Amino acid sequence: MLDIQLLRSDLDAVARRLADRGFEFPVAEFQALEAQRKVCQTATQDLQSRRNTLSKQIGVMKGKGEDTTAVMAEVAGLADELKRNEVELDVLRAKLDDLLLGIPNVPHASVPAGRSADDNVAVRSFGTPKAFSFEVKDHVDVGEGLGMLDFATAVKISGARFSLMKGAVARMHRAIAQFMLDVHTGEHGYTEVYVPYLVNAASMRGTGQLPKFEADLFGVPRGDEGKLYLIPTAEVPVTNMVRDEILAAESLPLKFVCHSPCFRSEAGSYGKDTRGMIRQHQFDKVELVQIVHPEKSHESLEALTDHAETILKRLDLPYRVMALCTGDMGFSSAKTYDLEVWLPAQNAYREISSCSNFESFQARRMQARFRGEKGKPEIAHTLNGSGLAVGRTLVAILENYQEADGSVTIPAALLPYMGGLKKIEKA
RNA sequence: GGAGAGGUGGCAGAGUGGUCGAAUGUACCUGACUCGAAAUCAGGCGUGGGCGCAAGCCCACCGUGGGUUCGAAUCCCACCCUCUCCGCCA
Repeated sequence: MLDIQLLRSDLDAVARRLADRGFEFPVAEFQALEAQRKVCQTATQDLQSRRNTLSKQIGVMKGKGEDTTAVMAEVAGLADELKRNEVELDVLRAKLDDLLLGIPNVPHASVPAGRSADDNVAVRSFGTPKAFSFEVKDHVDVGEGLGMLDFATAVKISGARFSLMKGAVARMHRAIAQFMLDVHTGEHGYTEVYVPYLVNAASMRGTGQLPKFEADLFGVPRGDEGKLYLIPTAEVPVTNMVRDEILAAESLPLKFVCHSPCFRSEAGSYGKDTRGMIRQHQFDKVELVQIVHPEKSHESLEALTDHAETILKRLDLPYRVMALCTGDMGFSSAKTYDLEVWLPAQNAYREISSCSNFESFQARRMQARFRGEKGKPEIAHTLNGSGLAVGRTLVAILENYQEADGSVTIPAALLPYMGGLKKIEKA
């Protein structure tokens, strides 16, 4: 959510910057609502003030045993108008709120302008795609060839967009997550957290999934109230840890790492990546989350991105870093780097991590604050990034480490987690 | 799932219809005393919002949402949450 003070004082500039990301700010609608709100709120508060004064007066008079019928009649005369104003104000506030919650974040000045993914800018890259002396198979053929990836059975159990792993591949999937957690907790200073996978609507609103993207979520009904949602990323529960909190300035930055499954309903709707485990309704991810002082958030984004990159480097997987352009960034983000890993079977780089600085956008929605130098609560900044998507990391390893005989060499960094196994071969 | 108790400021804890946004204690901040500290004394100390150049004035908030009333922390209804006991369960 944007700062409404900023919208009041500098609407044109905000609208211009949002236009860069392809969002048309409903300027006239906002100004009309805001003008009505101002009149209505002032009138309502005046009436409330008058009622309060008279009611207090009644109390005092009754204490003295005086006759209060005249004053009571006067205040009773306010009731209708007051009620009407209060109702109208509620309606106006709800409309303004809806409008505000639907407005995306303003891109940071350093974000390249552009309309689509084609305009994203490659910032740097690591490693060079390996030359294979045989025809490379994609991860589906590799995994099924080993007898350790079984999509047919997953379809039987659940449907499309789910996967089933067995044996050494399932173990490597677990090893990948363990490895990532160990690096981030041991070397990058993150605190490991375990969180609920079902969250309430307030949490989804806090990080920006609701109200606009309900269709992308799996909802779990629970009687008439309190519907819960399966998390689409650990970002939601982890960031919401600080919702409605006022943190001590000294406690910042907070750095959390969380391994969790992620559930996305949108993943089935595109008709692309229908093969394999690139795009699934359920996948595992190790997520990095930081809550930081506003002045530090952009340097924190660089650090967080580097933390995610470290994993790819250790696994010796070629990748590149893309600065997303204004038109390709997510709703809540002020600046995003995507990490793209090399997939030889696709002969392309594919997203494996997305690292974003949300600045105050999420924190304002969820009232995540810290007590600043002046002693007043200030809105914190939030960031997160995949460090990394576990399923896609597995895909990248199966493809990049495949051998001519159909086996897969285990990356050196994962060997301590594989119980002595050095190579995955058909059972 | 059943029975009972309870949700008030950072914490503890009063308040059961009227100058209550809330006593008191404690923690914290400032000042005085002190060589310094402790103790003591004085003052300050919630959050969100509106109007205003400002000083400041005003509104809302006592788990959440409704209701009764001129007036609600206080009365009524629903819900949520916490604790204790029983059952069940990993």
